Amino acid sequence: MKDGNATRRRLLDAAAAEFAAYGIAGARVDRISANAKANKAQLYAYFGDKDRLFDAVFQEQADELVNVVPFSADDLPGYALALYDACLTRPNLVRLATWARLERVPAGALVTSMPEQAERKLAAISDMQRAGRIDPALAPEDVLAMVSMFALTWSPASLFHTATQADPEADHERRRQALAEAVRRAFSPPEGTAATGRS
Amino acid sequence: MKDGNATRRRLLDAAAAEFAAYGIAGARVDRISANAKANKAQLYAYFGDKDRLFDAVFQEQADELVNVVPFSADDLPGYALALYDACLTRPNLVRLATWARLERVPAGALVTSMPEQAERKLAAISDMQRAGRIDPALAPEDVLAMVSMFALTWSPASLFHTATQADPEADHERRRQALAEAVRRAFSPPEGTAATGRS
DNA sequence: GAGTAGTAACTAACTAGTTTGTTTGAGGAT
DNA sequence: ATCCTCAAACAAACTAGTTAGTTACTACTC
Repeated sequence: MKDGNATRRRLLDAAAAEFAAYGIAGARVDRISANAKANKAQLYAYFGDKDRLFDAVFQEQADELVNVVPFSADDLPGYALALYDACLTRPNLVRLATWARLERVPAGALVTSMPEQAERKLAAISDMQRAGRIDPALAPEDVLAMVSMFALTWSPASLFHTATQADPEADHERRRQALAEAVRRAFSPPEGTAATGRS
Repeated sequence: MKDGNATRRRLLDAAAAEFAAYGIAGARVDRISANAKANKAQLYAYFGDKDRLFDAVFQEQADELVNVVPFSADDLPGYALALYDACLTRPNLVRLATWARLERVPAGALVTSMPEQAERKLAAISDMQRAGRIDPALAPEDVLAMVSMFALTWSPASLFHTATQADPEADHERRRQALAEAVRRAFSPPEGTAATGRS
């Protein structure tokens, strides 16, 4: 039997690249099918229409986005650094998410399809707060959002400066150091606060 | 004489709203001229084409974006708070900048049209570093980018959670407090570092 | 009456989505 | 091996609606 999944796969990959580059409104169905070396009719058979194709792409990539960098509440600076590097190697992931934000989800939480992962991360932050490693005055959800956003300071979604792999390594090093240090300080418990161990 | 400038003004305003909502590719010239209660031919007479219209809008709004919140290097938390509030009252400013990033400037600095303002801010940060109020280990440009990005954690460009004015005031208060505290800690000089006054 | 503002119809190209007819290759039966 | 079937794949033409950009014409103001 011909491998229908392979065609589907090529279409999804081509669509991911196209949507990342041009967004939903800017993406061209003909370009997608051409780049996938597949037929437009096939695209429509598999995915219904352009919007549902974007949904399929985004759902898959959201998985990717949430999981490329393993979350470690006990090492927020390390997490931020890993995110910085991920933005360099996988810029399209960030671009795709940004298009989704602008064109689909103007307010509220962007990804709601993986509540268990989110819960896990928040719980991990809570744990670290109880262990005296993260400032307990901050809401776990805010910590997560702020750390992540911090790491995106030089991402393709940045409104200031987007870093690329072509940048001098010295720039990357400077940013990584600044990022790690700032994250470490921002979320540590205030000086003089003793860890309570367990209550 | 009929007031051509008024028409130009209405076109710019309608275009700003349209581009903020739909981006460049998604914006519709007909909608813009209709909402401006002006004619499409006028739009083309004034601005040439869709892309140059976007340029005109963005240049004007970039001014706005850079100046809505006065920068205060001696009160970075206050600056961040003001940015948070500005995102709530002027979400379109952020959306417009994000579209520009995605559709126009995929890498590097997003706004380069106001070098003197940028210089001023960086110099102010430098001053505060010399005065021992901001960690001198950080590059001024990184401080500026990180603080600003921090404040955009809940903006319309956030990949996590976009806040709106409709959110409960308690949420806003919680975020403002977290933001101010985190910014204060992140950029303060390390404990035990004495201000050198002037060298 | 001259120049500017405004209008509406128009064009030429593009785009999402569909249809038609054809080809390819795997697997089962003989 | 050979034939048959069937679903996946393909190319290309087609539809119907949309869109950026243009033009020819009218109305207003000085």
